[in-house]
Amino acid sequence: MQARNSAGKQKSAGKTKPSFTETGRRAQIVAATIEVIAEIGYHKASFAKIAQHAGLSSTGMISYHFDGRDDLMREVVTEVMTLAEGYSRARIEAHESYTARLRAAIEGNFDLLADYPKHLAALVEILGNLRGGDPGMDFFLDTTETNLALQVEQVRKGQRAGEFCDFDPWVMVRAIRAAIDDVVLRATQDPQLDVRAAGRELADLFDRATRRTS
Amino acid sequence: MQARNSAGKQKSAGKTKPSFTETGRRAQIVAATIEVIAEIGYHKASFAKIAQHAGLSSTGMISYHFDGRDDLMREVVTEVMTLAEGYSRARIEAHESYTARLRAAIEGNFDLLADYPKHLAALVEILGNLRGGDPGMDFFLDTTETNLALQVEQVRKGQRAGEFCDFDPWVMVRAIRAAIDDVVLRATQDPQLDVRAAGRELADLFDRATRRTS
Amino acid sequence: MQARNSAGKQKSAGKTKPSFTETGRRAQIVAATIEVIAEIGYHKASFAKIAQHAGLSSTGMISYHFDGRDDLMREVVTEVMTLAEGYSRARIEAHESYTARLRAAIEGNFDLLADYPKHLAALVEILGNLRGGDPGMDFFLDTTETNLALQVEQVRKGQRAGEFCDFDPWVMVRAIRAAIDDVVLRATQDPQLDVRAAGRELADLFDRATRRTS
Amino acid sequence: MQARNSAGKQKSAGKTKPSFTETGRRAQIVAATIEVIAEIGYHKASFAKIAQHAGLSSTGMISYHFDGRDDLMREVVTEVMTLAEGYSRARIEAHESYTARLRAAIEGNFDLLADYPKHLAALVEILGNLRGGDPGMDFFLDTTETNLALQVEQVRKGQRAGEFCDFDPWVMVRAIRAAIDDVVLRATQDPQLDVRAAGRELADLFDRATRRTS
DNA sequence: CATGAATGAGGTTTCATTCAT
DNA sequence: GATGAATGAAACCTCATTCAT
Repeated sequence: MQARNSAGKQKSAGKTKPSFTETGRRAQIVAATIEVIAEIGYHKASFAKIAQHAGLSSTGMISYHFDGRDDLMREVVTEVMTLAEGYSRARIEAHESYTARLRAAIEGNFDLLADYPKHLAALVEILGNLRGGDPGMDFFLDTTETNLALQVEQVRKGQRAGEFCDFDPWVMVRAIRAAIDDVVLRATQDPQLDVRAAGRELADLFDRATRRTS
Repeated sequence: MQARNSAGKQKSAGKTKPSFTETGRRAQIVAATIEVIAEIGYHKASFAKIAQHAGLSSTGMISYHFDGRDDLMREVVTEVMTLAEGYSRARIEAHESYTARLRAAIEGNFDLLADYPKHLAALVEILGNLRGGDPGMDFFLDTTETNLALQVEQVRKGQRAGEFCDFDPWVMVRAIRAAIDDVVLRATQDPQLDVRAAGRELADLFDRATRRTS
Repeated sequence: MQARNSAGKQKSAGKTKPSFTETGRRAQIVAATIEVIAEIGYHKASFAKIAQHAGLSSTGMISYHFDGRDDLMREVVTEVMTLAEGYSRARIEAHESYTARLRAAIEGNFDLLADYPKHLAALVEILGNLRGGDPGMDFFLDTTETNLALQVEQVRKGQRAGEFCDFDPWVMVRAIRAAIDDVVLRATQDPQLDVRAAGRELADLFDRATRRTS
Repeated sequence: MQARNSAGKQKSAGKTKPSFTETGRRAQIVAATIEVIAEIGYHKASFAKIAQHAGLSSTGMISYHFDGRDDLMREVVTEVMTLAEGYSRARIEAHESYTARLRAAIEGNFDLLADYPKHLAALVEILGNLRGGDPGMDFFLDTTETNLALQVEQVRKGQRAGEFCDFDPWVMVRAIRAAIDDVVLRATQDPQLDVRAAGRELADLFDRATRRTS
């Protein structure tokens, strides 16, 4: 009861700095969770399987460090999103044109996928299994929506700048997201898949789909 | 034994024509399953929830009519695929050009989605939660793969015919599938979504992505 | 509710002579029960398995013809005991000396076993799984006890006649019974077992164990 | 995982020494299982009854400590066999002649039966309800067969040494085993039975049946 | 007579969580 | 901090039985 430094509680309490070992345990559990989810899927990733994969002797350890399954998943999502941020931002901002930025955004996902094959898979699994109404997971639906809205905004700018042709930005952004996620999931089940090649293909595909035909 | 006439067994046995009421109960359970899956997802769709939704007094009734969860899901998939077949084939074959056929194929999905909003959602949920290694569900992975292969073949013909530009047909077909499925899942959670409009947008999107630029 | 002609009820009612087809059905079910019990054991012989083995479409048929599981088992026991009676009595009464009668009694079991391999197995399974306290099965415990008592009486006569040496007749009779039953059960699982040879061996064994040493 | 230290797993893992309390609970459950089986038989000994008898609040506790019903039964068999070993070996090796050894072997069973009336009953119930084909229980069939083979070997030596007369050792050993088991089962249902007396009777019986007549 | 759908109890197992040590 | 035993709910499945047709 005492140590329960869930992500949320840390933010609200603020002053109880987590000890080193606790941070280590949390990270260890998060890492194991990512691997288990990537391998057997979100719903079958029980505490028992995660504890086993992490080399923990009991599931109680997980309940001790996380305030329930949702809290653990929140941490996983946060971890992967932070990681993804590092792959996207620099790549995107290195370009001026919106077409180049779109390509960079797409290919950034596949760079991440190549380096951390299981992280994106876990993220896609978790977000893909969300349903509205799970209290405690609403945060993620909002986060996801916000992310998409940012991309929509960029696309709109590209359209106003005359680089992109006329289309519904929401449909386009979601189609891109869905196509990427599909490759992510397939990659975890078929290790031989050439993700970089698939990334280039998708970048080309959506380049043609968005480019203004003079 | 008794009602245990699973789809497979019916085919192999052949002569035991299912009674009207039995067919009725099975259909009723399948219908309830589709609705429950569409509402709360594949993994949370327990026999208890399905029985409740179907107005049955016990989960034993489902076990009585179906040879386990996999058998029930097989029936759902078969039902929806048969339904989908009716929406696709005629629309596609009504056109000559491959570009028109691609558009028809995409929009056929959305016609089906508009008429039976939950059927496609259930299908996508089930197939999206499959993992290789589930014995008894391998059939569906094969079916899905076969379906995609057929579409890949059509795309290849379009390329050879000079209607489509040069791209990896597998990546394209999967991107189309993923984009459609994404709309399907969103539609079940947001009833206000204009699925026909989304369908036209996607058809336009992939038309631009595939069309040969003169 | 109407036809329910269980064995017990027939005796008490008396006047409703069972129709030919009903007798046939009952016999068919009893035969199937014997085979199923011999193959998979008393407790695993569910109505479902019996109905399947009998070619019946539902377990309801069994409940219709028999007043529950106990009633069915009663019929099986009665059937096999009647059959066994025919193998024993004549063989035993063909001899004068008690040593010869004992041998005949033992070998009679193996003649029956050779002719109807599954009947004795079913009997042994049922009786071997009885526990005092099952109401409705007490009859069998009594029957079994009575049978043993009869054999005990014969043995006592043999002792008084000076053919048998001095031993506890109950222990002897039960040991004989147990040894025979053991072969019966083994025979159902090992079809290659030479039951006649085993029978002769047991007859010799208990001949030496009972014979008066001059 | 967690307590799941089944007998087999302990041996293979080796290094995870079970905690005292865990060993205690396992032993407690095994003890309760022995008593329940002795009272109501192998097949009716459900987890619910065992948990109730052990003072546990749920059947989940048993699944927590044992890897399924088979694992629990394995532990019971192992426990009783180990116990039986202690009663047999010393008694047998205290004698030189094979006739004396045979008597000691038989009477050792009844000493054990007198001290632990339910242990042997549970063992006989479990082994007597085995069928070939239960995967996971094959080990016991092998063990049983091996035990019998050892006894057969001793009997053969006695025959070669001229102490025993000529008979099929397998039939003899099985008859002895069956006769003992019969008393064991009867003893659990009739507490007034004088097991030592029955043991002496059986020892005498098989002494006469095996002894060489000068 | 026969059918087979329906029922409700009971079986084992897995799950996330709590708590004493 | 860490452990792992304990808990109770919920999952799927099978059983014997009943009953409308």
